[in-house]
Amino acid sequence: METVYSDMDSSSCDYFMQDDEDSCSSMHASSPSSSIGKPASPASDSQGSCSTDLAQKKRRRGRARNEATVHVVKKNRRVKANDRERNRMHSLNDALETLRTVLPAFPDDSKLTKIETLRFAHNYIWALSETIRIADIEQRQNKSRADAPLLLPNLRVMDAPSPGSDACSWSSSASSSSSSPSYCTSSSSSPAAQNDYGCFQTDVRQYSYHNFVPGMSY
DNA sequence: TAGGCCATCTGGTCCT
DNA sequence: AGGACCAGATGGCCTA
Repeated sequence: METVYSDMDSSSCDYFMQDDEDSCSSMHASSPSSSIGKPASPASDSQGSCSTDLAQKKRRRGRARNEATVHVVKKNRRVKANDRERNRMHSLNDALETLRTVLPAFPDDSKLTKIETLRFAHNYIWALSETIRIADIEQRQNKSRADAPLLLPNLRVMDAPSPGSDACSWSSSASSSSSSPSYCTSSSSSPAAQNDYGCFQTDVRQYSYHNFVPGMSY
């Protein structure tokens, strides 16, 4: 990062400026009317060639100055863009941090990584909506009894998956039609993801669906 | 020490 | 034109 900047600095307009200024200073230092300090071609000392030379050098100097200005402008734009990008990523991280605070966490857990947070949140939301959906189903089943208490959903999400089966498949007594979280399958090559972090029953940090359902105890 | 995670820089692309 | 967004590259830090 800083090395990049140092590279940029080394190739910055200073090079052009210095190169240009050297020739300029020599030009300015020497009297316009004399050829002192101009070792080249003492024979061709005519005013015409001298003015052509001057014009060429002025053009070169102007071009170098333009290049230097363009370079400075580009660099300033880059610096500003970097600053914006940094702020953007910071705000993204802030949002991620806010998301972490509303997810179930345990004291002995280290901070969730970004990808873990997203997958966990996805599955958490899915679990909560499943809870609502199943509770609603059960409530309708018991609607004949007006005074029936609201039953907790009869979820059995911690059923051990059979070997070779999808470790993230959920089993529920009433949720056969529901779809499992799409992020359950490990798509990342990271060990954490391969351990199905974010899937409630087999993740490396032992999160379980039970932790999401207050009052549920097994 | 390798691998994972992260912050940052950077150039490209799209949008306003 | 300038900002937002994105993905790739790079280097630092941490952990198994």
